[in-house]
Amino acid sequence: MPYKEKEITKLYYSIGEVSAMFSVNNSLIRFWEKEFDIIKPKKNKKGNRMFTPLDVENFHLIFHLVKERGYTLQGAKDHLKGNIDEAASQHEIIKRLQKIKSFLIEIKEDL
Amino acid sequence: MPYKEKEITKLYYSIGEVSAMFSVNNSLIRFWEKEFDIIKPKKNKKGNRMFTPLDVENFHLIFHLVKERGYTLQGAKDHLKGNIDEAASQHEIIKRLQKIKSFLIEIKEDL
DNA sequence: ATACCTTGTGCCCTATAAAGAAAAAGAAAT
DNA sequence: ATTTCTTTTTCTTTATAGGGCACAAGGTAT
Repeated sequence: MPYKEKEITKLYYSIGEVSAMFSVNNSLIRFWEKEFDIIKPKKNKKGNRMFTPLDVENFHLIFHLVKERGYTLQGAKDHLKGNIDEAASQHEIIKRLQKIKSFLIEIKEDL
Repeated sequence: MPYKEKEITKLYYSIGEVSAMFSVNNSLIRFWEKEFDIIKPKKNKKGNRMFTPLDVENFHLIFHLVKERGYTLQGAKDHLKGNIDEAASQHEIIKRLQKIKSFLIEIKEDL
């Protein structure tokens, strides 16, 4: 599993940088870009793709589904559409953390 | 999708009965039988396949993974082995923990 | 006639890589 | 510094390998 988590500091990545991150061919990235709506890099004047960190993260997600979990591309697409559940549960987590946060603030004020 | 849950009462089903249950071709069943260890029908004296209810259940499981959830055959195999799955879901866990971590950092900065 | 068998072949689509052209970036020499 | 040469990177378009089956041929048993 070639991909190593790296800090994302740059604003934009070239296609070559992204393909190197995941040890895949450039053409795979272009193909997935056509297939998946969530990968939509900007293009500069010349037409070169400029991937934001979010694009990279989204590519990573697809990479995970397809290469590690064994979904077909269609299966991955469906899974991504169905992510309303996950989004919802994330929201739950956020709400709970906000409660924790205000609790901690309360403690702080007591000190 | 085509398969309707039916009561499983018989001891054995012929390949024709099974393929009818799922509205698939006989050849698909024979193919999956070669691919997946968990489908292993007995054969009678003549060589005809005799599917136990368990075989049918297992076929149903594979059918679900491949036709409804969009796994590749290999992906379905891995999923059935179970080991890979846990490793894969680590990815989601890590991501959620990273979110939690950044929230906690946020909280810390507020304090 | 029907339902099944095995073995082999062929096919369609998915998923990816290669090929070819153009531009940019380095490196060397003037 | 600027010209020239070479290598790298990107682009788009085209080709190809393999997955996932279906189907046909030739056969057996009911």
